[in-house]
Amino acid sequence: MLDKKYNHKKTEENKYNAWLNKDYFKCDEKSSKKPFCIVLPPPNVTGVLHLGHAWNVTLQDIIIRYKKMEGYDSFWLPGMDHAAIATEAKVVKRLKDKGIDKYKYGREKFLDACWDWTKEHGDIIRKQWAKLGIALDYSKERFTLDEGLSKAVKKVFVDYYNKGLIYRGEKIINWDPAAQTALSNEEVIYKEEKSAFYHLKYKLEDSEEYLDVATTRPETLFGDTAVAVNEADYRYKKFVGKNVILPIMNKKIPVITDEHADMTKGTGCVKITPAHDPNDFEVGNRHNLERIIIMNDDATMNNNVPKKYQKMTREECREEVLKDLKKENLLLEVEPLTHEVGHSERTGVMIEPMIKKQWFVKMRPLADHVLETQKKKDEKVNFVPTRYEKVMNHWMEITYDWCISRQLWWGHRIPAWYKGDDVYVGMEAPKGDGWVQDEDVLDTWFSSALWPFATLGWPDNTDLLKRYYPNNCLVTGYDIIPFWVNRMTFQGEKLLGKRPFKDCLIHGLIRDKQGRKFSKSLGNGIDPFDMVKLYGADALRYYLACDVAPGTDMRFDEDKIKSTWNYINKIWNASRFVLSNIEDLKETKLEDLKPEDKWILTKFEKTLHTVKKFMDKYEFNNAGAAIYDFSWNYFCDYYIEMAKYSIESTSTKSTLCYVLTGILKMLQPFMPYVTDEIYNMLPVKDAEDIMISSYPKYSKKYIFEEEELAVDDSIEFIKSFRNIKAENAMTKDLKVMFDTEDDNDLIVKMLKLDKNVVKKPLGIKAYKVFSNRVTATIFFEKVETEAEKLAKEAQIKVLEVSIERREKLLSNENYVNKAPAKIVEMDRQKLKEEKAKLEVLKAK
RNA sequence: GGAUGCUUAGCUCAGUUGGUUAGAGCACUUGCCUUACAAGCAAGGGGUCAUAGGUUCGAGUCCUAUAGCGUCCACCA
Repeated sequence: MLDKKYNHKKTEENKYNAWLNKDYFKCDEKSSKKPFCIVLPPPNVTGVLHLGHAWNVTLQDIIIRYKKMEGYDSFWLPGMDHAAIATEAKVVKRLKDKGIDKYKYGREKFLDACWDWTKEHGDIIRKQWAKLGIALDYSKERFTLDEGLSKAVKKVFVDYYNKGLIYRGEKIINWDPAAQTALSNEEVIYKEEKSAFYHLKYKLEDSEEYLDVATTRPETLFGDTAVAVNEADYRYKKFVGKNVILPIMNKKIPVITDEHADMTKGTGCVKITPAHDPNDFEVGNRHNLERIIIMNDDATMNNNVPKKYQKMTREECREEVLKDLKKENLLLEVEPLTHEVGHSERTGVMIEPMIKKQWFVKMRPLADHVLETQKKKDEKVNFVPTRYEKVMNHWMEITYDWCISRQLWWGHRIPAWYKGDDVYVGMEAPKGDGWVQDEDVLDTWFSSALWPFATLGWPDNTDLLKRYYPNNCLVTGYDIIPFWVNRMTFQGEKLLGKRPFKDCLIHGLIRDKQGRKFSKSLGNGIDPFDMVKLYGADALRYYLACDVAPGTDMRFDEDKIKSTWNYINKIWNASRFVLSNIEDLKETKLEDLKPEDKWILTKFEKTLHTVKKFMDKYEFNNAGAAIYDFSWNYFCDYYIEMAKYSIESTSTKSTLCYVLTGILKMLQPFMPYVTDEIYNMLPVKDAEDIMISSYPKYSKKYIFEEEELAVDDSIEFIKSFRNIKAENAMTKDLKVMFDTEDDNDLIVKMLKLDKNVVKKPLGIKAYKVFSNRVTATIFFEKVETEAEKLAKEAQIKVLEVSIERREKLLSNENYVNKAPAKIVEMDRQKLKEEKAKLEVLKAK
């Protein structure tokens, strides 16, 4: 006998290992089943899994488990990401806490420390996956820095280099002075900052006149090599071609015209610092201006600035420069300003645009290819919801060359060797002496962009690759579409000629109940594994999968997990009832089924149909709601109650077992633990365990329209009856008279009526109860109160309004002619019913 | 500046191609220890679907405008 109360700890204990031991999660590469493959977005080995991960993997697990039951060879490939910069930052900090400096430690030992870190966190993450019960094929687990991925990365780099799709160039890039590495545009996040527009006085050479140059970064003036105005700007026409004196430096720089200078912005004159501003860099290129780098790699001022400013930080230098300008009366105005300033996604420090020699991927041809493919119905990546397609397309339209080199140690080392001015790019080091390998590694996203195929063996044409590429589905949050989805797409399409995955299911972010992002500083973080402890993985999973529609953000609400636990407890207890009554289950013929059996079977089939439709569209919220509604409101609240009156009947037992099995199977992808537990107690099973059993198949054989209507009607009657009883606070000694020809067994039983006492007793008042098919009169000894009278009048009023509305509608020729016949007929029917009800109400 | 999404019950959210009187969970009210479940059962209350127009026989759903909130991208001397 099952416990009276569901115990998630007991149920979830030991199951995962049992599944693993039975190899349930392994793909079946040799089978004739249709493959269905998902590669897991590899979590960073930087830390532990959070709620967002739990949500992400739950969605995937539901798909994998559903497809497996549907007869597919489900394959879910796990793995982790070395997360170059993020992990390196963690390891640097760990060493620093031990008093060890990365550079003194040396590359080799540092990498060992990174591998130690990876192993540690990898183990934690695997334990967390296990707690969530997800069906990962660990025999195929990969790492973005393993041997196979390294080979793939090198191959791409070498091939692209040879095709001119990868090049090395000196460009202005986003420099992270804390991590001391270059970053891609995607790794820069803009934050609003309170700052000021400083108006500086750039005096004209040999003149009392001056230009008012507005800047937000006065400390970069040491790198100025020109002042630009717009060609059309009449205000400054006379200054063009002349020189101004750069403050503090007392150096002559030219006044030039350039399209970059916007007459409507600031004063219309802009100082040009080619080495420290992306726009100025372009201006510098157009005018052949000198590039003066004024900062060291840690963003302190270097030897190109006057001695007193050297070694100051950018911030200190700004203060000092302003002070000095003020002294010399060169600071005209300080205009407060709030603007967006770029910061490093990882270290949080302000980005310094710097000129550096870096490696780039030439994006235009790759992106154009994707834009072409996205126009083809059978070749495109299908986003769910479809609106996210625009996010990718837009990125493909505007993206520019991807800076892929990082001045880090943890990552794929760039396969380029230098000897003097010679460059060699290849899979292996070149022969001969004197070649030195590039010190840098690649952006972590360079390797993860190859994830959907490199994990399957690419560049080798393996059986695994042939069978599982393109992947069927990818599940990820909208926040990493630019970083990852887009890059997998252009790489997959370029390197393999096919989209990396057919569908791309996008989910949102999880926020706290107030709608704020989870963050350390707010201290509003939720550990998903605390939720697992409290309510079980099944409850957490169902909640995460069913709370919101695809693609939207979720506000975390523990109460909802609690209520999911209640639902599981409900299923548990319903199962308890069923299991304790079906020990002597016998086969039942279709013709032996009672109306209520046919009714619940019909409801079940219709639910199944709906659920499958939603599952196929990845609308788990709708699928979950449909199962919930059916299992609780139809199966538990009505069928089980009805079954109690015929529990010895063979058809009741069979139906109970059949429907419960169906519910468990529909729930299995959401709640693998509890469904497994109950399934294994069933007297009849079609498989050893529920996760390898087959999904119920929709069958018209079990659709009984007439019985469905009849029992629905009886339920309506029962509800009205109970309503009147409750409203009138009626208790026992209630006498009921049916005005109907046929005795309705179900109603008599469910309402616990005495069929034999139908004679009118001493009652003073009579109430009519009705459904469409049954009318009865309740007699009871109680005077109608004023409130009750009003309630009845209100009810009559509602009916009258509705009847009037419908009559008007039906007399509208436009409506009758244009609306579908089915709808019109429904209105006619409804009108008839309402009129009958009104008559009954008025008569009593 | 460009794009995109949201606004539905006290709270968190559903609402398919327009089609019965707009739903769920939680919360609330009333009555129940009915032998699966009191973390439950039964019966209720609660919404002019952000605002203003428009299309239509019919609009939460389609169109236009407005307001508020959010996100992404770009730019920001």
